[in-house]
Amino acid sequence: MPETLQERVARLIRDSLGEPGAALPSEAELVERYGASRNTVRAALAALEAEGLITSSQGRTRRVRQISRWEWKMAEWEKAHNNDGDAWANTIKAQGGTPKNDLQILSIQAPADVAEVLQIPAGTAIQARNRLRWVNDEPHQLSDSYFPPFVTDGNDLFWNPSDLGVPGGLLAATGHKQVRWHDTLTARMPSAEESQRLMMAPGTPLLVHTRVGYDAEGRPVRYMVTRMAADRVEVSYDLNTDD
Amino acid sequence: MPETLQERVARLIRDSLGEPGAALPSEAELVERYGASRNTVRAALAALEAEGLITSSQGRTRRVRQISRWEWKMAEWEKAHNNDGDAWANTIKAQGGTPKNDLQILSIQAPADVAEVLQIPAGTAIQARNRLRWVNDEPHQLSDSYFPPFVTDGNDLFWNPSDLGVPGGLLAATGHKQVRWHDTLTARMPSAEESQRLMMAPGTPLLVHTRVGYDAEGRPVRYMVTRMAADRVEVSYDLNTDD
DNA sequence: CTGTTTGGCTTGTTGGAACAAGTTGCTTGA
DNA sequence: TCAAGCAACTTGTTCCAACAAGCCAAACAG
Repeated sequence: MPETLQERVARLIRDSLGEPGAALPSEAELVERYGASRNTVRAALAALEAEGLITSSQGRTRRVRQISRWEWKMAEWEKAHNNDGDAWANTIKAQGGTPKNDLQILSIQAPADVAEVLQIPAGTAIQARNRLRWVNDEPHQLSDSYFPPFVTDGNDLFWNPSDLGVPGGLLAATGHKQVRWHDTLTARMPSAEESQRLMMAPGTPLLVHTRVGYDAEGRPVRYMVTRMAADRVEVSYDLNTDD
Repeated sequence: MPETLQERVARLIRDSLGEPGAALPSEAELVERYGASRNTVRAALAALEAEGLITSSQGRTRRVRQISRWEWKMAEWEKAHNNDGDAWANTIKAQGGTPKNDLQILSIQAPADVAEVLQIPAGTAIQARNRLRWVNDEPHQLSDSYFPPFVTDGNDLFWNPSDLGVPGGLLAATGHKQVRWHDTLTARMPSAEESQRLMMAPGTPLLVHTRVGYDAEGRPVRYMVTRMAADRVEVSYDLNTDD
């Protein structure tokens, strides 16, 4: 299985990449240097872009991509409910960033996957809290929370659009304190819509975090799905044998 | 900012995708259907492949991609050291899979990133245990562990290539029991080498998990880096307020 | 009936050409 | 001096053409 020309060119360019931020030679120069057609050179460059190694945009020379991530501490996140506001915002501030928050409260019919997690019939009217979080005016993550009816019914607090921080605080305040969580983490490529909403560069995967919170009776009281641009965030957990 | 032809074709094809496993029309048919050139149609199909939505290989018709993931329970993983063997293998078996394990024990000079985590000078001779894990004869993850010298020196157990399960058991057996862990999770696109070793389909990100284990004195005793094909695995954590 | 061959399908690779459109810096005119 | 505008660069889009190579099933030979 011999190496194709575009693979060869991609490998040679990859090995010649400089420091993050450095400019690449122009397509014309690469065509001359490697004796391949522009199509072939562009296929090689597209491969490097899909690997997340370089950036490109019309009219500007390609550059070696630079990434730096913000840490999101997942184990601690909801442990302290009653302190000031949003623990995520505090984490970002502690790292020197400027957090921002867009919150939208909706009433929706539960989709099949949400209904299954919350153990309710599909189509039940539930509350969704859709959050878009920013860091330094850069969109960072889409975080959607869903609550079963028995939690939100008759609780005006839940329909108050004022930002009370993470849902954990809300749940504790309304008598449905979470005592157990189940988190999952996966990654996939973003859809066109996700890519646009999060202003993601090509070759950037989406890191998907889900959290199901349970109350003392073992009932699911919240389902949260968070989609993040993987080049801008690092999720972390601190574990102990005896905590 | 008008939609380009290849974006339009990509959108139309995306919206017409059927069930997972279903065949797509051939390139020639798409050329005729959308009135675009073969290059344009191929650009649209390449975009869908990069999104992880379809599969393709030479000579075979393209199909809607199908994915199913194995769960990896991270919080429980090392809690029970002294039971039978590898907790990862047990997790996979419990889900109906057939696990397999390739272990390679090396002595290496600590790279800068590893040295920093283990709090030793870069270049120090340390032990690396490189593991390749399989599920149903499909490569699943590359898991590399690094140990500082004070843990491995004079412990023949560590140089015995017999598979003693997760390193947690080894550490406990040699008097360096871990009591605290710090985990991080990120995602990125795989390098060509990683893509080949894990036999990853195009458009599949890499899920990268790191774990640093600390002993009772607070010293790092292990650094583990695990790279997984994100379409074949889901990492999970179970958390409690009072455990 | 069985095993091989082959032809026609599929996608993959590489070349070429022309024009569109964004960026940048230099030149020129007010 | 300063701003507008132009020229020369960059990458983006779209076509066409030819051949390579993998896959599969039907036809064929033994």
